[in-house]
Amino acid sequence: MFLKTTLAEVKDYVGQEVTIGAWVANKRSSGKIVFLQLRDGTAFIQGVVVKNEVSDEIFQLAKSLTQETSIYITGVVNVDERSPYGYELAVSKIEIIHESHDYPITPKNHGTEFLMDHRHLWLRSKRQHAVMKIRNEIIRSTYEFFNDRGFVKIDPPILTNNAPEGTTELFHTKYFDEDAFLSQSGQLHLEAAVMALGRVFSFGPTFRAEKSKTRRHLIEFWMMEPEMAFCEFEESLVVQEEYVSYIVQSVLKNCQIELKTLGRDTSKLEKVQAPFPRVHYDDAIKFLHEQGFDDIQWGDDFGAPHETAIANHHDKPVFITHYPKAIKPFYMQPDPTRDDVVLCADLIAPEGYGEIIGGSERIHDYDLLKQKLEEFNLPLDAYQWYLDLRKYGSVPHSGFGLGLERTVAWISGIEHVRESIPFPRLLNRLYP
RNA sequence: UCCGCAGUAGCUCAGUGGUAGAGCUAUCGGCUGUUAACCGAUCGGUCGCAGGUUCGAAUCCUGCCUGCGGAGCCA
Repeated sequence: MFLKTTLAEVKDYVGQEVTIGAWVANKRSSGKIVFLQLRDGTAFIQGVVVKNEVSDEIFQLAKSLTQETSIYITGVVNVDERSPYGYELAVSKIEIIHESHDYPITPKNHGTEFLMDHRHLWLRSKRQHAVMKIRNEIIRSTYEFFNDRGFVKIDPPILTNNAPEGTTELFHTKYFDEDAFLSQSGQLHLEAAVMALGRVFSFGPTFRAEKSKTRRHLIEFWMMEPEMAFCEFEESLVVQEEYVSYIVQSVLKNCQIELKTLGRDTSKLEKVQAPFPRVHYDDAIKFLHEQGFDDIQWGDDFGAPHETAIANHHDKPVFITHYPKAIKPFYMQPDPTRDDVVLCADLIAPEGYGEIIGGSERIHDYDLLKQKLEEFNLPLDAYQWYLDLRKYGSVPHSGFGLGLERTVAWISGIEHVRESIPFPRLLNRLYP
């Protein structure tokens, strides 16, 4: 045996006696029967203690158990259709490991502020447990998807001396006598790695010191960033739609219980199959004008209401492509057919969850990239290594970044990204 | 940074000028299939902080602090 039996495994032990380490999530009792809502991290299953089937001592102990007390519990596994999980434990023995008193998160309502202050305990709840399992399935299926397709996982540095997006605010720190910044994207270093390994992806934390305070923003969030050599813009879009379809279908396949716990409408997720619609920026502006938006014109970036209006018109994620070059970063390849837009696309999730992917073909011409760096007033010496990549056998290459927490929030159907990461860093929250 | 809302028991909230309230939690008792179980009792308060108006302020006024929702920015 590798480890002790878990609640998730009881279905393999029907009719047999098992001993399981668990916590008492909740308890209901009447004079002669006690229902223990048990959790052990793998599943939530009910234990039933019947007065005339156990010793007086065990029955009194069961009645006195408090919320979150840890126990070893022994009993026979039964199939029972009255139980929400299909199985329950006919308890014969209980051994207390550690008694819990005054657990702050009671079975009734709590406000977000209180729950966030107790995030270290809130994670134990059924709903948060389900979200973390879905997050894990998205990460697991991401590794599977890219490994199966010959991508090499590469870890770009977190401490950097440059600013890929240029405009957004960075976390500043000291690097001995130099200035350093926490990474807000691994992209530039991935472009170097892709010239060594052909197809690469990274998965790591990124940091944005923005004063953003919405349900879609975190200060510290995790990003999946694939980068592909000899890959043009349209080919990258195919990878993106195949990838997003893959993780959604993986969650549907492997997280049925969790999706049910969260009350997710899975019929909407079932429709998420490649290909996804592509909307040219020009047509997106035209569409918004038809919908009555008079607060946006060609050349503006979309706000949240605009993205939502476009997303709601489709039942799959939708690409918005070919944005004006003036509102996009310096490294994006211009459209060869017209000079005012670049070969980029944002993928907007359905149901108002906003942008989950931003990607583009990268400039691979040395002179053009140098000219762009100058136009954006970026220091050439700090970007010398990046320019080098266009000096020694430059090739067309494309990549994108998927925001993990927005993806988790969308697939889970939860309101706010703060519940999609174990310990969210928000504008006013660094604790716990 | 801007706009809007809120802060009263451990938690969720009611109380809009005259004795500080309810439900939940906890504790005790009751109940043999509960699903946020239910029923009865007990415990529980610097009404965010500072100042002001008033015979009297949780309530009205001023300032501050904290949080929430949204915007901008972005994934």
